[in-house]
Amino acid sequence: MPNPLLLEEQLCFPFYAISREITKRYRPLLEPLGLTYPQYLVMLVLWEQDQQSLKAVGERLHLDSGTLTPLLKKLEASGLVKRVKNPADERHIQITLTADGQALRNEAEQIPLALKELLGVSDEDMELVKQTLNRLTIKMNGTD
Amino acid sequence: MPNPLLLEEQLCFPFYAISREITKRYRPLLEPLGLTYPQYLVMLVLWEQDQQSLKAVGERLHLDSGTLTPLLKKLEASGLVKRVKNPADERHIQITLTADGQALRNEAEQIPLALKELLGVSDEDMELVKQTLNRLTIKMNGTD
DNA sequence: TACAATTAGATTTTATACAATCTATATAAG
DNA sequence: CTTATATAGATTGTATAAAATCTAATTGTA
Repeated sequence: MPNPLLLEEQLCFPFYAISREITKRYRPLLEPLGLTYPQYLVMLVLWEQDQQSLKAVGERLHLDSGTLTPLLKKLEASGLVKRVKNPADERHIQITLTADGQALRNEAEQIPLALKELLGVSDEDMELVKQTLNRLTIKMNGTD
Repeated sequence: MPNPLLLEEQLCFPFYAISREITKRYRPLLEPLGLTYPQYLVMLVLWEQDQQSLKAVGERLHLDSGTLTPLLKKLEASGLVKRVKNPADERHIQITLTADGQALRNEAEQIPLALKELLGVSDEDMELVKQTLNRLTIKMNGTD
């Protein structure tokens, strides 16, 4: 058994490094839209389904209110979303897309393809990685 | 072609989510050592090879001085490393392990196994993921 | 030797992450 | 109806990330 503390032996490190690398490559694509990467993820969730509670968005992205509250306020300040209390249960905040937020979707539509080019990863590799990660996610969630 | 903006279609998201999930699972293991996850990575690099410049550590972890300087100062405040200027070239800072820093290695040695248990991922999956990610990293670096 | 260009770190600024705590609201039990 | 409990967000504090800028030190070159 080789030294278990070697950086290259750690499962963790590639995820950490690649995740930051991907975020970095998104930056120039997202900057013209005025979005950061986590903000883009929130918009993806809202473009799929408008009018969701903060909690619902957080569950989708595995982010808590401490992260989402300031992030959503920034999106609100950018005029992309509105935050309104649900009259039925005032503890819930409904996040809604503004007209600008909805319109931004058209510009965003080119991002996935542009990123794929930037990463230079083939469709087969993309598929392999996706499947491997899904498999891992399922395994990991099983031990929650 | 399905909607390219679906969260589940993005290659990026699993990396982002799993990376944070792994960091979260490290936390209870690293807390007894008084380390955060990025601090642990720095220590791994130094345990492999003591006495490195900030730049060398940064290259290994893909982190720049803006991230490493405060992080190393924290490790220095914890008494695990020393930061001394290289007399040969005063622009270089040598990062050196203290006796405490070296001693901590013994306690850290159990971490990788403990994490593997926590993640509940089989050796085969671990190997598959590692290979897939290495493959992806190589491809991605090719387009730098 | 001057002096422009590099280089290594530090600093500043902006933006996450997330644990811990707080607040307001809603719900359930008696 | 009231109190205990639970829940959704907000807030606070600590710790990364990374771009942009700054400073000090070094190096190449005329």
